[in-house]
Amino acid sequence: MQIVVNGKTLELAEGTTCGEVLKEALSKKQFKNVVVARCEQTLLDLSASLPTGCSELFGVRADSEEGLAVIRHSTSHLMAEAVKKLFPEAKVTIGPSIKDGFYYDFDYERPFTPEDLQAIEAEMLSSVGADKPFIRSEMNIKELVSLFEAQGESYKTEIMQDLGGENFSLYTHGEFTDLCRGPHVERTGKLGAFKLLSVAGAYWRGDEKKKQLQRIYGTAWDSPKALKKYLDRLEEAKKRDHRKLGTQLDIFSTHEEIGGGMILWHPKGALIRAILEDFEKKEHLKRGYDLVQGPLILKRELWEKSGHYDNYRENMYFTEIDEAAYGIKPMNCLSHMLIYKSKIRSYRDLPMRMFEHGIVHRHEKSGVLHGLMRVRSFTQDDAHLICRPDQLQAEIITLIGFVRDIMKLFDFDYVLELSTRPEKSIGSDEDWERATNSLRGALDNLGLDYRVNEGDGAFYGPKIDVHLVDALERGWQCGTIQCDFTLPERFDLVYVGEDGKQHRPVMIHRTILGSIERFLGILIEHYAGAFPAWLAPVQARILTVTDEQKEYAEQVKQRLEASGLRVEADLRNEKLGYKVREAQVEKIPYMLIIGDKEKEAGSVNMRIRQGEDPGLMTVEAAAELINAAVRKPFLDGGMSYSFSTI
RNA sequence: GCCCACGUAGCUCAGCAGGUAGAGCACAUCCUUGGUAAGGAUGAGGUCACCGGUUCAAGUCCGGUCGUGGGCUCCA
Repeated sequence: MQIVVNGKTLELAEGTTCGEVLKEALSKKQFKNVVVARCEQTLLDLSASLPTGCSELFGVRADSEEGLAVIRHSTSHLMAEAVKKLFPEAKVTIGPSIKDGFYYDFDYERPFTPEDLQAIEAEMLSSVGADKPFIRSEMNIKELVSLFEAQGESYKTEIMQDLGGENFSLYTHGEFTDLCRGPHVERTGKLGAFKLLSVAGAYWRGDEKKKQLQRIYGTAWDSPKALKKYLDRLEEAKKRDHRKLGTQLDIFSTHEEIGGGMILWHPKGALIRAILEDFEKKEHLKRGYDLVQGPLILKRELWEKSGHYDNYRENMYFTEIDEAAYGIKPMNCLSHMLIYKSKIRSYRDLPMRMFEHGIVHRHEKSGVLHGLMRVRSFTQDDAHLICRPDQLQAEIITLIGFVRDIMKLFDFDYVLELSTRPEKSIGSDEDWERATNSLRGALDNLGLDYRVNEGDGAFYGPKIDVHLVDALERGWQCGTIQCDFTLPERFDLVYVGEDGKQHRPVMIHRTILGSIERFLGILIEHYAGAFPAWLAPVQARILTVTDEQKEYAEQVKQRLEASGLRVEADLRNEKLGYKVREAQVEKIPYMLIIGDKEKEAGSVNMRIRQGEDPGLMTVEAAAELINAAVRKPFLDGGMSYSFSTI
């Protein structure tokens, strides 16, 4: 038989293994880097014989995404072997590869300790040293069930039953055998660049009603160098953790006596928020939105009518006023709908776009709270668009463009996800189809990449979510665009059509930043605390060399402020080096140094937070240079913005 | 909510076989007037998260509560 590898055509005997083929076709160096083979979309063990009908074979490199996944999966087997050896009563369940590593869930009587992890790691390394081969075999379900039951491995039976089918593959290395689809590296000696990271509880099958298992997380790479690089990256990410920088830069704090998930914004943090919110309000006004505002608490009957009382009660806080029950809002839509309903609306009034920085309270479970990223009281940049059905798609296209402009301003990487109808949902097929097509059509129309999450929509309609990535490469949902057929129905929203009859409008819930809290958390990490000039709470600080320049420094400060900048003057009796260091640690974008020289020349000496120092210049030149930096991101994004109110 | 770990001065952290607390930075006062990442001296700061228990004695052991962190489930 013939096969093409790397552009070379080889003539082969039947039963040749993939490894043998690749060894023949590739250079020694190339082959050393190969972990498994690939024929079309199928990954194959190197020890597997070449499948019939395979016309072209590829070697999968250890440092490729697919190769790393194989290494990680094999390392999880290695770990399971070590755990079974050290803790024979532990039952194995599943152990997949994940981003940057792998985990394996065990059913064991007690949690593993850090000392256990060390012992497991040592045992794994000894297995690597023994260089045991991974051997694939197949058995039918009956044999397998009795095999695993004899070992007390009850979870494997459940897995096979869920998967369905008659025959399953197994992988054995040394004493350890696991049900597994594969493929794996050839030998344990190919592994070794790994580290066990943490232990955590995890529910069997991700179901909180089922038993909690002990999960061990680890990371694994193709080389010690790559492992070190990853561990260094984790260190770096810790440095820009928004919780750490938030304290360091005096942006926000939390207090045990206030309660979990509640943020106190300090002067600098509150100023950043104000700048951000001001920008957003103006941007919305420019794009045809109306600003509206509603109260924080609304009567309980309203929440009953909307369905929130039935579907969202566990997440809500309630209170009582004059013996009437009130609910603290977890969402802003109700006020907006009542504004719509406050008078008769014509088709000419649509679309109506209502925007509010709405403060909402949600009773999130205590275990999920996380710095600014997950809190119980937060501000949404929330809008509700009410439009005619025929306007839906155009509105969505404009909306996605809006999202794109804003993300560009912050220079953010983001992922768009389209979520479709879930099993538990309401509304007609026709409504769902029209709305889903509008969302999909808008994405396609703009030529954007997106992922589809089948069945992950809200119960009232499909949605597009925007996910941002933080310093630790965790994804966070921020913006969301959700279609809703329920609320217009429940609240009987109507408009008078051209025909003089009443029609039902369509409603879109949407946010762009999502929550101001979360977005700022992500921004702090994104910029490592060094906010761009337009957002920096202090844009420039004047540093005097001695007391002699105090008066002149005050004059310079006034002139810069007159040009619209946020300026501080550090007139303290401290050495210049000390003042520079402080300003640098606070990540102030521009430092203006003033000594006798500058005072006499009527100039300033500019130092910038990173990069080359512009040096000596007139006060006016400094003001213009900083103002240009403030405007630049907007011009780059094709926007304009005036800071008149800040 | 569940599993595990943690909670000592504003911040970062020491402390121990159970015998009533320590450093650096920050802060205050004084000396110093010094050109681009920390000048010096002195001082003030803690009912060791909170509540209860064991003990002659608890920051140190045990239980509970609150909070924080890593995960699970959920989510902006």
